[in-house]
Amino acid sequence: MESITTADAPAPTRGRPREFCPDAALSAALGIFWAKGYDGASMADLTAAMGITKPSLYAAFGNKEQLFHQALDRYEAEKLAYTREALKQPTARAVAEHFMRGAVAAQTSTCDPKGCMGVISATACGAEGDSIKAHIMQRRQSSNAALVTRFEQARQDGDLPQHLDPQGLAYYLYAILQGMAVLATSGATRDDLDGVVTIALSMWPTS
Amino acid sequence: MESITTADAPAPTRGRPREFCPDAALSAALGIFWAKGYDGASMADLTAAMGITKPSLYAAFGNKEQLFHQALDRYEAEKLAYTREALKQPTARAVAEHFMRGAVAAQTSTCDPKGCMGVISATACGAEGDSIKAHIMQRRQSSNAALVTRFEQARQDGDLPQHLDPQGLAYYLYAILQGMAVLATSGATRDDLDGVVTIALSMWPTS
DNA sequence: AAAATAAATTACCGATCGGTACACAAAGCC
DNA sequence: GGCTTTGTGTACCGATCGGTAATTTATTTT
Repeated sequence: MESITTADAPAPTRGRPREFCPDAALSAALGIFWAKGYDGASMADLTAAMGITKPSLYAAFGNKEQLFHQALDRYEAEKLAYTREALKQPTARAVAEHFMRGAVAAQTSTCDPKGCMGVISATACGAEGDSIKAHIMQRRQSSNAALVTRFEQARQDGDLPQHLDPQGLAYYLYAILQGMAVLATSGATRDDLDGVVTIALSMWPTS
Repeated sequence: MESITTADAPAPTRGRPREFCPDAALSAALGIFWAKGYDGASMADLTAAMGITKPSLYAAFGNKEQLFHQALDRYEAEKLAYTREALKQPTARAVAEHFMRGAVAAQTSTCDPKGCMGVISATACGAEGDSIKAHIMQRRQSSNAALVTRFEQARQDGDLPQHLDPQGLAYYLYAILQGMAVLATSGATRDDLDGVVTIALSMWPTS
């Protein structure tokens, strides 16, 4: 089984060289999947945005589903970088604020599709979507686990009330993040979401 | 232009009578759209669940898009009845609690698809989805406006802090509701969402 | 120069999509 | 009994879906 990922290929400079940049093509595919979801993105949409033909796409990325997973990996690596930064913040409140501010910025950026690709893809995948849902749920769970761990530490630090359930708080924060993503997808402005963040922070529990 | 809705037809008892119950068929269609979204629901899925053939469907409901709008109307009338009840609660806190408890019950019911049909449909509609998005956004805005009005009255009642922005609070509550819907769609249990509600209520502002 | 390798292009595959033409069946009106 | 009206079933429409076979083009290796 050949590996197909974009970041291998030591330098097999034999045969005709490809005429497109796989990195740029993958970014273009990410934009389509992000905007339209897995099912909503047709091969015609993808090839048009990537500037390549179908056989080139299949040779470089496997098939539509594998291309999607690679695009999702890139999305998480690039567009969700703020979540890893957020976990390093000194207080639970700062963690939550970094999460929410980062989410608002990512979801309402003027040079990217609105909303969260994970939310769009998890809610909008049909028959073969099991593999995609599994991917997103796994990603969500690992991210959630990290957040729970961070809140548990915060409680030990006296940074959160003892009676507060870290798991519940993590779910609560996640609900706000995903909810803002839904609102962003259906037309909410950046100011609207900033208002949500302000309110949520004003209610954030004090130690 | 003939009206096609299910609730007209005074009694045109001429011609062959139809052999299916439009109400039951519409409920079956609602179940499919709710579970799979607009694009994800194929005509084959719909006719199989409704127990009728395509020509019968087109004669009774117009086309796929019109069928969807009728299903969405029924969804709002039946499954979102708790929202109208919630607005009548005596305090802002009770309003929010009723909203959230009702949403959790509706989104994790064992005899209905998981999640919120509005969220699933708004995030998962492709090309012709503009009409659908418009329908959902309009519904959301009117519902949001009612909630803002209710919170403004609550603030006048001394039921909410004066400094709190009713519009922001409404968006905040909406974000939690839609976020829980996303979580429910991708596997969260009823207990998980109850935890979110508990936390959110524990933070709810006191006058 | 010839062979080998790999990408690009074109044209096509079967399956499924939403939607419909057409013939037939069941009822009321005359 | 027709005749009209309306719903049902079958079989089909063009378009699009994801995916591929076959050929040509470009480059490295011998």
